[in-house]
Amino acid sequence: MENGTKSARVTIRTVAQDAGVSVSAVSKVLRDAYGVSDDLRERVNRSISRLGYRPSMAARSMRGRTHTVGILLVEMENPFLPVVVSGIMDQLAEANYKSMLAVGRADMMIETSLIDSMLDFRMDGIILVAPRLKGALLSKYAKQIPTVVVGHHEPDSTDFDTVNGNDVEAMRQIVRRVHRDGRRRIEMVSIDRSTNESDVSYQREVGYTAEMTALGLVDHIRINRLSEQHKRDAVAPLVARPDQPEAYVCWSDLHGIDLVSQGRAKGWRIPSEITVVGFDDSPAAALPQIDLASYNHDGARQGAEATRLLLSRIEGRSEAQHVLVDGELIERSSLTA
Amino acid sequence: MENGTKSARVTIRTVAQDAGVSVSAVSKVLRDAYGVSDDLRERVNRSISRLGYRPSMAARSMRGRTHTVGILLVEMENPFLPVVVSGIMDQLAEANYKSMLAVGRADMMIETSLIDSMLDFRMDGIILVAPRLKGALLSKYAKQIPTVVVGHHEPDSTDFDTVNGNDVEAMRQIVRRVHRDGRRRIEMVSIDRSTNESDVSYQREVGYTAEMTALGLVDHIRINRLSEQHKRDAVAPLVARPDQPEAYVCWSDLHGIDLVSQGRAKGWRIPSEITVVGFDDSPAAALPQIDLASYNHDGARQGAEATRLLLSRIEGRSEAQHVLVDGELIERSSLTA
DNA sequence: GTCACTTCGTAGACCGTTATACGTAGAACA
DNA sequence: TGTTCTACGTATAACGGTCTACGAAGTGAC
Repeated sequence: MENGTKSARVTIRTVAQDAGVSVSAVSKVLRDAYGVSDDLRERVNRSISRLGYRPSMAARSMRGRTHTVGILLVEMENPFLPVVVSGIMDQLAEANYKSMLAVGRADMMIETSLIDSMLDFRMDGIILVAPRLKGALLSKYAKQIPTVVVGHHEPDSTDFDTVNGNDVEAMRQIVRRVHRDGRRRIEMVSIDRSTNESDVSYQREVGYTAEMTALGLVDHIRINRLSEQHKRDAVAPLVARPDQPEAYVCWSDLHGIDLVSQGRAKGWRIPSEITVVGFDDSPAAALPQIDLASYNHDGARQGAEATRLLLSRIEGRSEAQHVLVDGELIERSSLTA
Repeated sequence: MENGTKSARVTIRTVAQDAGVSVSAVSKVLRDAYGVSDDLRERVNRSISRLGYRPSMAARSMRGRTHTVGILLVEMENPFLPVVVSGIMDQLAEANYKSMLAVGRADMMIETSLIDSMLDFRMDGIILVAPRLKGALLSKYAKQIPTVVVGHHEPDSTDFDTVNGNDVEAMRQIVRRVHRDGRRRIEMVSIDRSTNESDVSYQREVGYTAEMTALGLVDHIRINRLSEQHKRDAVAPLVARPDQPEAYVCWSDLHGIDLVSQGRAKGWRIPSEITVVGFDDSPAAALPQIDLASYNHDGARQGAEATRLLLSRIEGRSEAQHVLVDGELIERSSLTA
């Protein structure tokens, strides 16, 4: 506006001119590369702050690093995810990295296109949280960009790292705890998608079955797989059943909360006749009227671990690592009188 | 690795060579610019899909558009936000645009750095959802990049567009509805941050005060501004009060839910003695045990409107527009017996 | 058959960085 | 004094696209 020269944008050239040095000199200072005198460095830095210069990511990413990592979330509704994200962001901030988020809306096509998009933007690495994509496809991407996957079990993958809660052990612990109160007819509430081995719900089913078996309750094993659609009504068939078990252990608070909520409304005596345990310890589970016991998986910790792994991978590590994070069962009145 | 030629990456040049045309021709096809024959277009497209070519955003963003817009969310915990985001994403998908999300964690420094980051990545435009930043700073950014702000009232801004619920009118409607049941001692629950005129909570306070005044209830006006920190306990002082009003109208479900929840636990007779109304119609409000009447602000619609505005701004519009989206009061048992 | 006007395709500058290769001056060494 | 190092800066070719000119070919009017 005020000057008749070329453009308004402050580029590396503007800085060079202002400091009376070459463009390469400025670039060297920016990257603190070899061969810069203290005098020159200071002169350039002064110009940079005077002009308020910021290097363009676009130009930069055509050659070097963006210092930004992409985070792909399966969806936004699950309250577990914000916790993971803040764990990631805290850790990234420490390493002076930025993040760029994308939401896959539980759709494989969308996920694919978003990962492509992150490749296009030359992210330095990506963290995929509970992706719907299968292992083969994930491997394909992982070969192109440092990748860490959270909430998705793939312990044999050699191309990317994984971070998960210890789902099998957690569910065994829950079943054991419920059984300690003398309950035997313990049923699980899962989801129809859980035929997929990588899914956390599948792993939780494994834990349930294993512990029921260990306790000699094989005959009572029953897994109710609810539809993922129309979430609020999904538990209706369970609530309507004439015969009820002594306990429901749920793969997620998403169903657990609806179950205690609608169950109580229908007159269930919780916990004296039926106990219910959820998974994820979401905020709504803690409401006095809900008060659903739930397994806290330490999402923040999972996010932090994932970030740690990703950064080390960006620095060159290539052997895959698979981390399981422990959590704890939060007891509430849906379980304890 | 396996070929001795230059690089592995498929670039626009590879495509051009494969299709036997010039680089510019390919570029034209990509941008579907003027002056391309059907024959040429098809030839190029065939090469593109055969080679699996994807244009590099980095290179692209140095001159043209990225076809990506940045979305800045104030935080991730508020359940109103996912709704807005999906409204935005639906609309963007239609226009063949992508989005990149960032979470400001309710911190002005972080917001600033994230917006800078979006500028660095050459987003075509940005949508700021309930930003903490003040008008002057927003204007500064809006001069550099097409900007639409959601959930932040700044009706006089000439630099950016705004989309909001009709907060004043909504709250007047709520107060009117509560008063229709004969209640006079109607108090508002707001937040300590609401001294800021742009904040939705401030606008809701304005609506409350206006309607109370119009109804001749000036003497009963009382606004309880709770701390934003320690959310769950924030309502404790209200719950503990010996004297209770006949109704609480809340700036948000965040406090409304805790209020009915803890109030009921303490023995409040809702709605016979006290009625409570929330704002945002979040999922937890619909739980049977909560059943909090709440104002649904149509977040998806707000997101869609914001996107519409942003796209038209990207296309060159420069006069600011300020949209108010209407909603409706969802009656539930915290209000209606 | 000439002229003006479209339509199609191409050359090549340009965007803002990084990184390699090179030039130069002064110091150290013989 | 000449030679070899070393330290510091600079010139310049990438990077992978976009976009403005511009030239060539085709079309229709007179």
